[in-house]
Amino acid sequence: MSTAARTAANPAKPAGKRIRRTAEEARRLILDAAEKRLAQQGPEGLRLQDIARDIGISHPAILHHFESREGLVRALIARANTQLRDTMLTALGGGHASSDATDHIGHVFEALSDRGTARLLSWLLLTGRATENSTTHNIMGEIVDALQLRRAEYAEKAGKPTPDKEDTLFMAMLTANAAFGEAIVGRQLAEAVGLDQDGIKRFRNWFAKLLNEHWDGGK
Amino acid sequence: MSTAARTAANPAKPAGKRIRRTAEEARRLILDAAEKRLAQQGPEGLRLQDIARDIGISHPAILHHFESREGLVRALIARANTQLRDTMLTALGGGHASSDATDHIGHVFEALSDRGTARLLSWLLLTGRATENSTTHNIMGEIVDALQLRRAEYAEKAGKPTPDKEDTLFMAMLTANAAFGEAIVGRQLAEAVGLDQDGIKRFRNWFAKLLNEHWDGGK
DNA sequence: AATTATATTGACAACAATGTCAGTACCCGG
DNA sequence: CCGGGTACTGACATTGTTGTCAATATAATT
Repeated sequence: MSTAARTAANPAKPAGKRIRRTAEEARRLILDAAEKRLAQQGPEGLRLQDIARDIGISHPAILHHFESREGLVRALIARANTQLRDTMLTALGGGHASSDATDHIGHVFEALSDRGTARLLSWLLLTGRATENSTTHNIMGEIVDALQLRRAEYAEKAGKPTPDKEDTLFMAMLTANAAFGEAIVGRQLAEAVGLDQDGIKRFRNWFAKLLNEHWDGGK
Repeated sequence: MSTAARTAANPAKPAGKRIRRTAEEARRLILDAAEKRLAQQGPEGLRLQDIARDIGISHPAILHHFESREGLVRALIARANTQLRDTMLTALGGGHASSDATDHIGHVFEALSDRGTARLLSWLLLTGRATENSTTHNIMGEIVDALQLRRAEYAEKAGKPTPDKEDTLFMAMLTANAAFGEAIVGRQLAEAVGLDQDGIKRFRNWFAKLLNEHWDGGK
């Protein structure tokens, strides 16, 4: 059977049942699996065969839906981006006009931690795949605008002068940086200094409070 | 010449000069090249052949010095760790007993940005290669201790009560998180909101000031 | 029921990357 | 000048991964 001359003409397998999904459903399944692998195993765990095995399909099926591995990666990025954007904006815009930053901070951190979004995006940035993708522009811009709006409102009510916009921007940047950092090195750091789950919560609250004080008391 | 039967008995190349380094020198060269590639191209740019080509040697030479690719990676990690540790500690311990956090913050950010150390370590964490390596424990612990010491001193001079140690810890964690975050997403974020190099500097100063105020005014 | 469209598959091709090995050139100490 | 140790190399082996292709099964439509 070494050099058997059956290029492509053998019934061989009468074969059995085959699950057939809608294209959309299949894409979702694949993306979910890829996301999970990425979050758990890191960038090098993103192999078509593995993903395929995880959900019980063959790897060419993935190629069929995403053209190439690169296509899959791009789709992954796109989804993560829009998901993140939605989460953030609803978190910020969501009904409650509380001036308390605590909730916001919590939301931001969780949105990034959730499903390893931050890890995914970090990896994207580390591999330099970010230039093409201009969505970031909008996200960050929108968020800062929303924040500044709230802050201005709040300041007016309290009879204070509208705070500098750059100050608001810096608060947002710090939060973003910290959240990203935490998503990556957080666990390690916490473990290194002997912080448990509850300690991490305390840290987040501490940070929120720090921002809160600055929010009100801003020079 | 398709199936030429010359398994390993052909003079073929009289060959020319060959550079011969000391083992130590060679290792350093290789590590530098690897580091550079990692910082520029990200994790996927770490291919033996590429590194070898960069410094004009053959890839088995790398294998010769590091056993395997994994060996190279481990050496890379180890070096980055000790370098980081040294930089941080000298930065903190360095003569000037200034209570001004600005310098410290600057040092931390720069130590992590420098040569892509943060990117390297991030990648290490993303690929989950961190468990084995317990150096982090010491680094973070030492730093927090040093900080707390300074803070206690400073508080005593000012006649204030010694601040809570967890508070100091949280300041350190925030700084570390922010620095890591900035190293990864910083450039992108800054670009997204239209901050130039000078803006980034302003941001760091702003952050340092925030910490400074907290340092003195601690609840 | 027949037809069409396409999601899915197994086998294979092509390529890239690490790792192995025998041999070669350079340095150093006699 | 000679001999031993070892940094280094070219060619090859091996393995793993993406991508291609023809064939097949399944759902929807007519």
